[in-house]
Amino acid sequence: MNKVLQLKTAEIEKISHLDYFNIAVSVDCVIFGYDDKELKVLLIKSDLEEFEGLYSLLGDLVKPDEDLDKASYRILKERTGLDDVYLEQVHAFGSINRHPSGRVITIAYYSLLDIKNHKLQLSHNELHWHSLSEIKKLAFDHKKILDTSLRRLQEQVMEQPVVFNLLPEKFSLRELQELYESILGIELDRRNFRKKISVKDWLQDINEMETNLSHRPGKLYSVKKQYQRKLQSS
Amino acid sequence: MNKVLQLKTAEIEKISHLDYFNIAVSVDCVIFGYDDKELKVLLIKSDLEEFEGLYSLLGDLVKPDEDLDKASYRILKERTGLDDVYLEQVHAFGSINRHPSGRVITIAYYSLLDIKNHKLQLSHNELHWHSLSEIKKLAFDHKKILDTSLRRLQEQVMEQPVVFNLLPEKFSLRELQELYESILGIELDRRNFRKKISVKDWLQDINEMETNLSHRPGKLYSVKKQYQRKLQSS
DNA sequence: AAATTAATGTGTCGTAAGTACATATTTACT
DNA sequence: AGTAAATATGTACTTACGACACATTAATTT
Repeated sequence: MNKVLQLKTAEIEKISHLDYFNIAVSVDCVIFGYDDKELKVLLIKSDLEEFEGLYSLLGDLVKPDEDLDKASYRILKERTGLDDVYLEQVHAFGSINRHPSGRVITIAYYSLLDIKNHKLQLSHNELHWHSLSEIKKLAFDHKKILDTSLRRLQEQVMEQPVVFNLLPEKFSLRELQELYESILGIELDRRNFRKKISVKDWLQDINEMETNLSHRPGKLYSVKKQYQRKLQSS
Repeated sequence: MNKVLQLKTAEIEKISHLDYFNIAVSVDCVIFGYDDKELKVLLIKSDLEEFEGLYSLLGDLVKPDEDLDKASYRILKERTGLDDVYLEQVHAFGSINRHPSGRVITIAYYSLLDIKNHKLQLSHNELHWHSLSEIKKLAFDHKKILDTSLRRLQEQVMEQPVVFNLLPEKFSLRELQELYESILGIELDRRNFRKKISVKDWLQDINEMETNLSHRPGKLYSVKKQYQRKLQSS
């Protein structure tokens, strides 16, 4: 049954337009952002008739001469202009009828970025940030992809220093805690949270304070250099 | 950039044999087995010239009308005759040059099965079980796939009741511990291991003892029904 | 039948991590 | 000067983890 895989390039050419190559491969990016104390995701309005009025994740077909991981970076770059962004593969989705126009298998990646910091030109793009809590239905199987990606993010958040990609360079412990709370969907005890973060030793005290607050300002921190922009290995 | 994805079926037909469909999709199964106190993996001799003398994982191209998950079951079925087997998706591998004959993106699954129990007809198939410790090099990027899958298995083993698929229906705690030790590659303390397993509450005491031993026999257990053959959700 | 062999089965103590919880302190604002 | 609203911090309790030793059981040998 491994036959086809074992053909030489010349032979591959002959069959390449037959059955086995009637599958397209796409990459879909679940781009998480954080703003206004809410976790958001970047969506685009679907212009397929089948999904009229629905939003979808940012995706595109993988080009024949393009690594999977490169494809996800390209999509992010094309959509947001950013190329220094955390990206991680989540899962491959390959149900037969997941795409109405034909057989398309998609590899989902998730990505984290600081909405405030990276001012994207979203307006003329039909691209918008949507609060996770408000998303009920998406085009294709994108709701399932989103759910799977969020679950993955939740699993990683206490183990790996990834969430800092969602925050500005300098942040207070309160901001960090609020971020954790919106990702996990639960409230956390302030003292215990600080203890837990402090043993991880991810943060650098930069000797600065919050400003422009109408109450006591907190200290500002940033991630230690070694944990910045941790990209995937794949 | 989403253009192609948004075409209707008729239009897809027109371009389907052009650029975007020159990617094939395969599934590779990392089939773990356990025998003789060693973790093994089922491999087949590669018959590509490029990989002469090397072994590879069991894989095949995904058919256009076949779900990804179904494809992995089919491969397992075709190769081993088994269809009631634990399978879980691990990762998609998609470097440009990972396959010498053309562009093939592969989705890796891992699978667990009890070697002794399922007597496969391996001989006339060029299929063989290989001890993990002896595998240095495999065809394609299959060593990387194997390593990634093993790491995933190691991560899951203490969290999820999966390893029982590697054991016969009835097993002793010693056997279970030896299995954990070969998966994790470390020695475990007997008393602490038993405590840990006992709080998980995965096991059913079946009131039987080991037999045919030249020393004190241990109690036999089996997995509770609710944890048997936990298949993936996708 | 007694002794030997080779394993099973079990509990405690010390340490580390997790959880619940309250008070003094700092800044801006009035 | 007083008030408001947040920050910063420590302790006592409980739960999980790791190291570690001895009595028991069944089969085999003498």
